[in-house]
Amino acid sequence: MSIERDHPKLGGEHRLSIARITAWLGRQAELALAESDLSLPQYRVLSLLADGIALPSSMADSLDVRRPSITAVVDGLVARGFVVREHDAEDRRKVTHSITKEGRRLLHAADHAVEDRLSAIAGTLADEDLVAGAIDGLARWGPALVEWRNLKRHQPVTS
Amino acid sequence: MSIERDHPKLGGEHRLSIARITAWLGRQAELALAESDLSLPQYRVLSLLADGIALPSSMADSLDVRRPSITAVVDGLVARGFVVREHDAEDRRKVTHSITKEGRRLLHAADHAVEDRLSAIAGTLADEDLVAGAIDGLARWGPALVEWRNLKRHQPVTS
DNA sequence: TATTGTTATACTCTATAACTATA
DNA sequence: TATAGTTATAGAGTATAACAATA
Repeated sequence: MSIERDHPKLGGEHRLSIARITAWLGRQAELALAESDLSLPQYRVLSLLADGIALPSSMADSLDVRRPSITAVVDGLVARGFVVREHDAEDRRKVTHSITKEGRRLLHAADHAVEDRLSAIAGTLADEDLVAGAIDGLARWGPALVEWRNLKRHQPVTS
Repeated sequence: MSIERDHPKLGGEHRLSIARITAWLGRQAELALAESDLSLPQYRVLSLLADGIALPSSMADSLDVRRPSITAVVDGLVARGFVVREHDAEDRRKVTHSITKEGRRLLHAADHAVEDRLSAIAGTLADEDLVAGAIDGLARWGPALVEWRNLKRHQPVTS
């Protein structure tokens, strides 16, 4: 076959688990985002805001982090002008966030950067069918993500 | 259909990009690892060591981080007895690492924790075919990951 | 001189605990 | 009292720059 003398366990017989694949893909996304000077948590937050999830507590639920983490991440985005933070008129304890035009532009750039890197990675596969299969295979997790969040909504995290 | 009045953009018409799916899955892996008191970077390092990649510079290349990050992560693993750090006898500038029995046990526990959480997430899909398709679809990235690292080996990062 | 790895330093993200403001 | 969010604080991971040891 091809050259595979210098990568003993990774090439060939050894099959990578989806756990390790997931861990590694996460880092690759992080690297792609660095091109936009965006961290993975910041990207996640911008994504939520673009989907209309604007309250700190909802965001914390969706991202599975505690509320102070949301405050910290949003602080950075507000400072850079990508997000606006306002008090809710009805219930002044609540805070709502909006993504600015610049934020939306950055988010789109970030989306593309990540997609491009993932495509480049998948593009190393032998043929087009494998590439398409990988991209599609990952996309299949979308509905599961949505459903998982729905389930969690009925048993939210405390604190 | 089903209830989807309270998740405006996420459910139904809106299709999640693989970029956002990847970002979210990474966080889910991180959460699963927390059960083993392991961070995502620590998990990545232990995985490499189990695959026989033991030099800081090789590890940094494989994980796409700078070398000081490897030092920091390994420090924690050494302190907890999961990794042993030694000087190379041939070239004393080099350092080599070995995963201990406890480290290997922890890694396996971590592997299972992540797999279990991913399976639970995929398990929210409508039928068994969709679940299997998601798991398999993610697994398809394994060979791409291996190939990507091979390519990078010939154009490694500086510093 | 070049290479390997570490140290020093700063920034971000995370969590827990305690706090403020509002209900 | 209870809830929403923030502040305070500490620990981990990351990067860059500077350093030590070895080649």
